[in-house]
Amino acid sequence: MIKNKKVSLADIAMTLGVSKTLVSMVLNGKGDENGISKKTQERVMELAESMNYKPNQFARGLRMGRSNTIGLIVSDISNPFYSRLARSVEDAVSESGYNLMICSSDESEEKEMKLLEMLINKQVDGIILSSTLDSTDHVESLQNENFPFVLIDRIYNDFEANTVVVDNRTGALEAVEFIINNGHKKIAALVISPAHISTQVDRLEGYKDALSKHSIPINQYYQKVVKREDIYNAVSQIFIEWKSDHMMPTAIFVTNNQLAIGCLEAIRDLGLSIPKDISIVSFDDIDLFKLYSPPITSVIQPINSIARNAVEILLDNIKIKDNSESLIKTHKCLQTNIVVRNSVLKLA
Amino acid sequence: MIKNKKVSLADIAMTLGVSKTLVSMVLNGKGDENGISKKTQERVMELAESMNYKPNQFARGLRMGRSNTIGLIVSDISNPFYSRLARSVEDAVSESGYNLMICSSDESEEKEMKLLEMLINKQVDGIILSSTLDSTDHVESLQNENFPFVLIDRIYNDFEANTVVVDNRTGALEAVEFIINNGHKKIAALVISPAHISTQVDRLEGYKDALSKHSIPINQYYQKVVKREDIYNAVSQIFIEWKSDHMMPTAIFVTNNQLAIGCLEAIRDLGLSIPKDISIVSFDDIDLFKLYSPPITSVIQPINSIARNAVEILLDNIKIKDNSESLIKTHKCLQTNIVVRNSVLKLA
DNA sequence: CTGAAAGCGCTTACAG
DNA sequence: CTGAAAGCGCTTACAG
Repeated sequence: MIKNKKVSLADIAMTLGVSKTLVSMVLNGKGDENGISKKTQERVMELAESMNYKPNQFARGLRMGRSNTIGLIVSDISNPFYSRLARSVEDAVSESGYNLMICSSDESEEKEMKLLEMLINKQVDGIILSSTLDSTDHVESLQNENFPFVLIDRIYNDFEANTVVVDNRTGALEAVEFIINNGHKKIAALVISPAHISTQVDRLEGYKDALSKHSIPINQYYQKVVKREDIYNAVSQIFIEWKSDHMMPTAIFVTNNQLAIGCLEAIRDLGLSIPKDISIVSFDDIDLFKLYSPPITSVIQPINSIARNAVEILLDNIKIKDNSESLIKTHKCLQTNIVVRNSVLKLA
Repeated sequence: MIKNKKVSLADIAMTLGVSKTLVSMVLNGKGDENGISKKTQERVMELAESMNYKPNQFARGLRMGRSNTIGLIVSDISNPFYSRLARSVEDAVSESGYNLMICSSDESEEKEMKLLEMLINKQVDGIILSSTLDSTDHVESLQNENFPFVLIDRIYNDFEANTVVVDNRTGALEAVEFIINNGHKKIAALVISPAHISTQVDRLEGYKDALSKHSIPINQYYQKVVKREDIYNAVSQIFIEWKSDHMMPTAIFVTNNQLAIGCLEAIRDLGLSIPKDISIVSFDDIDLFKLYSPPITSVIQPINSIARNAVEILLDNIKIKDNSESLIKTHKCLQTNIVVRNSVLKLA
């Protein structure tokens, strides 16, 4: 079934006594428009099939300047959010006959730049990017080159591009409002570094929105950035600080699943009980939250929808570029949902 | 930084007034061996740099018949075991200047065959495969074509190929022995479908080994295959059956992390308590186990080492093939470790 | 209805 | 020390 015999267009043309041109046309479905007789078309198709002909992708790519491959860059494919996202992207692109190249940037600006170069060098037809960069130089280059790409998950306020995101601010607002509606006033927010990333910024804004809306004073002391390299220890320190200051919040909002995991560990190890001693709600839903004791209330992102939208927009852009029309920009903002479980205490 | 200007060898040769041959040689580090003067070499290098020359991969691939890309097929990249494996593979191949194409087969034989064809068609230089297939036809084809590949995680007893696996049988034996040493006699084993997969077979063997070793009768009734499509319900049914038969085991051994998740849910929803009502140990360690109440004892696989070994063997094979020597076969079997937590009750 | 030819951008004998 | 030329396998004007 898997043959490697390298049969080429020329082989087919030769055996059939026709030209490569004809074979190429037929195999690319351009038989009719070029008026190749049905009979000839059939003969070509059949032989190609029986010889198990597979066009050489390099030759094709070289000639046509396209690879039928798209690139996806995320910070870490082993983060469950991104692995599920990648899976959805994989499914979506493959339905359209594209292949996918998945890369992890590790939140390293240098690595992301390298990856971007590599993908362009590999001549991918487009890129889906969840960027770790603060500056927009790299995406501006892409834009200038008229290279099709869409930004997902993380975007730039001051830069116009194709984007598919979730309404992080509203999602966060709803989450914190849920906490407030349970009677809490001392609510802390933990974000993960690098703090410039739009998801973190927006979720923190949403947190502040909620407090403002309910006339709760916003306190810097309750907003902490946690270094992603050492979440557990950083979070533990924060709790210890709060405790020794006698300023322990009654609830915390965490903006990312890894952060949540670190918090759950730290809270447990400090002998604190959820939600009795401290309430918690997290952004991103993972298996763990459903099964934790108590189950953790969280904000769930429509991962599949993010992926599908991004792919759709990207493929549209690729098509547009092929017709050498100029690229348009599409923005898609999806809503999150809050899954209420048992990690928030109802205060009197 | 990212230029798309498509500068070619010819451009460099032209501006420098030398031949493409020379430029190509220099850029491929063959300047010295072809006796190109240091001076010329420098001029070429500098210009290439300043023009930001990037060789066209299609042209290169077409000419040389290699892509510098390797393929990885796993059942599902969103399964944490595989996403971590993929991440390690990505790191390992990129250190050697290779790119990676990750694909999910979804345990579908048809899909896996398509993926394999696709990767070969894309002319990847080698494949790392965790196969879902029962038959070995597909890997035999690869072998016959002298196509470099290595089987990981899942292998075939009756088929000789490069393999990197974990000692599933011993890992399972140790896990079950741990249960036995805590005084249990009624121990069940749950495996996931498709049950023909070597990991499942071997882990079940290990389970039986442990029972035999301790002279505990092996009972078919305590060995169940769970359909992966509907784990939660299937597991619930099994527990209900055991209960109504008054045959509830005191401990279960589950052979996969997804299965474990389903079990934890089912056990919780049936109002059973771990480890008081039932003890459990799982194969594969995931974040959840560490944080669950109680923390779940599990068998941990050396994921990074699996990845690194597989990549090393694969790249060796690719090199060997390039020198048109015949491929050798390497087998690597890594040991697992058991992480003891609190999910097994000490019986009197 | 069909074919000869050019050309995509490389690398590699071969020749001097 | 260096270059002209062939060829990898395709697609696409162009010609008839």
